[in-house]
Amino acid sequence: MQKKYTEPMREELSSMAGFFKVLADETRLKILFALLSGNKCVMHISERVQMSQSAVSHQLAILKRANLVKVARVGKNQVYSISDEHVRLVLDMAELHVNE
Amino acid sequence: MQKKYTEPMREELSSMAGFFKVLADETRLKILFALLSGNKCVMHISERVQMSQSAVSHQLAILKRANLVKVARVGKNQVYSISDEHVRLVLDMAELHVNE
DNA sequence: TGTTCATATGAACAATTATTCATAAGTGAG
DNA sequence: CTCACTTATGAATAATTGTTCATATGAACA
Repeated sequence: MQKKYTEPMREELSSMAGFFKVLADETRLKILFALLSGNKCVMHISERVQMSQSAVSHQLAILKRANLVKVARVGKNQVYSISDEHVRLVLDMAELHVNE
Repeated sequence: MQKKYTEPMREELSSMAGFFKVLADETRLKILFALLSGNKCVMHISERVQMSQSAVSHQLAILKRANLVKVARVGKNQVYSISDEHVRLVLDMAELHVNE
């Protein structure tokens, strides 16, 4: 039972490339892994990944636009979290791949 | 039974980002989908994805370095093919993701 | 060997993008 | 309202990268 591979439409290809682009950055991966071990505010993430608050905020905006993370305000803080289980799957798979 | 998420080492993170970087380009995705429907030589791929021979060759080199495709000479032609089933899985997953 | 076909490669250019710096915006406490 | 704290944002810069053009490499065959 062989799956038939129909070519994705141009727009779908563009979305797929965009999806991978978001994951193709070390800082964003670090942020995602940090969030996999629990929800965190920006400052907390910033310390964890050892990057400036501004850099982290910029990257969080990108992750949010891509629906990989979501955010909720708690008091003064914006608490970020992984948006769904899908993200875990993709990262697991990539981790497997790079370890042969 | 919750999986524990240990943070990947710096080198592993770099590999993961690299892996996603390779997939983060429309031309390379087109090439991969073209190859999913059968092995092809460079010229053939070039027609299929509507890009110059040179551009395709450059991108094939990148895909090969990343072990996403492999190549075998057949007469005058270099015939490229998807290197393993893993690639299909990743593309399937990304396609699912972008279609919500 | 010389010619042709198929592919690879190097340099150059344009476009994209991650980080930094400075500063704005929003919230809660007093 | 004002201050302190947290986060977001815009501009600028540096670095990365995809394509094109020109050319090199390499195989097959007369």
